[in-house]
Amino acid sequence: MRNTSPSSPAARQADGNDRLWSTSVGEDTAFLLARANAITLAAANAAVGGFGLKVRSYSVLALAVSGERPNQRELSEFLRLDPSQIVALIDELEKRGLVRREPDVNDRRVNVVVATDEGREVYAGARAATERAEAECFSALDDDDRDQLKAILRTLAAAPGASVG
Amino acid sequence: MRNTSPSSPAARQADGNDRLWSTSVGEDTAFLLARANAITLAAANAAVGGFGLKVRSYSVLALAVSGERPNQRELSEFLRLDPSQIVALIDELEKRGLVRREPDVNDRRVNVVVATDEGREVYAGARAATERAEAECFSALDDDDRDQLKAILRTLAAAPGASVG
DNA sequence: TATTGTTATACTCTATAACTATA
DNA sequence: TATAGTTATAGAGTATAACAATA
Repeated sequence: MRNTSPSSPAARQADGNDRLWSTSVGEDTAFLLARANAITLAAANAAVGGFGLKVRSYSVLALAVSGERPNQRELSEFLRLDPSQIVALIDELEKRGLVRREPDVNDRRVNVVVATDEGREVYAGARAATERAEAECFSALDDDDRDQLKAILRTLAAAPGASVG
Repeated sequence: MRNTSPSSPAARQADGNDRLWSTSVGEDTAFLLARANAITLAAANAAVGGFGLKVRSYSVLALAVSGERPNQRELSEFLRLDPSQIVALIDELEKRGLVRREPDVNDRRVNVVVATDEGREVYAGARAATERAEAECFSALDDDDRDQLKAILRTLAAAPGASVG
């Protein structure tokens, strides 16, 4: 069934450093999480790079495309990025004509971020690319493991914390 | 038993953005991984910060303490950091007297990194702090889930990829 | 000719505070 | 007085290339 062994051979042979994998660092869940994240992040950045995006700008675009009409404050909280960073990301996307700021009708301080037609097109391509990249990253896992991972991460991700990047 | 539902209520209530959690971004495993990583990384940095360390310098110290006598090239590969960054990390630890560079007897190009007595002491304290922090980060998970997560991450972390940190 | 460690540098990312306009 | 968005800036982190010593 599922691999519950914490030291399956495959897990120690990414590089020639089996010796170091046997240390306390190699047993540390936070270290493994960081490493897995670095790998998937690099793959995702490479995937959306072909569309002139990075993971962060892609995330903003995806939320703009969603139709939920998020404002900048909501984007900041959801992506755990400082409001000033959200400004820069939207500036860039807006300059490329992928999203638009729309003033909120009820509160003139608020900007709602929506996708343009071109933004939707670019997003569709980028989304397909990230899905291919993700499928590759997670190809070592069976469907059951992927569902498990997602469920566990959802629990963890719900905690208060820091930025995504 | 285990929570396999991908949209348990708890997972959507870290902030007030339930609306955005329902989008494709909120369903993306890589996004959840990044978020979980950001949270544990921030907690770990806070934990070792009291010892004048960051996660990266802590990792180098831990490997120096291990007794495996890693050289700089091995540290670079294992931590997936550029050799020049390893230099800076070791410089800092060496200046504080926590580690020592020892020339390899067989190859005079090579430096092996070993911990000093003080390095071992600092490490012991920092390790205890990170373990407390990790326990807190993962407190939402039962033992079974933690083992599962570790096993799955080990499989993922074995893939070729990018940096940690 | 290749490898280890080092230096230098430019670039990106991140964190912070101050400012404006609205409420 | 508080909030949404913006600007500016300094610091940390990252990536790259060139270099000396050694193999």
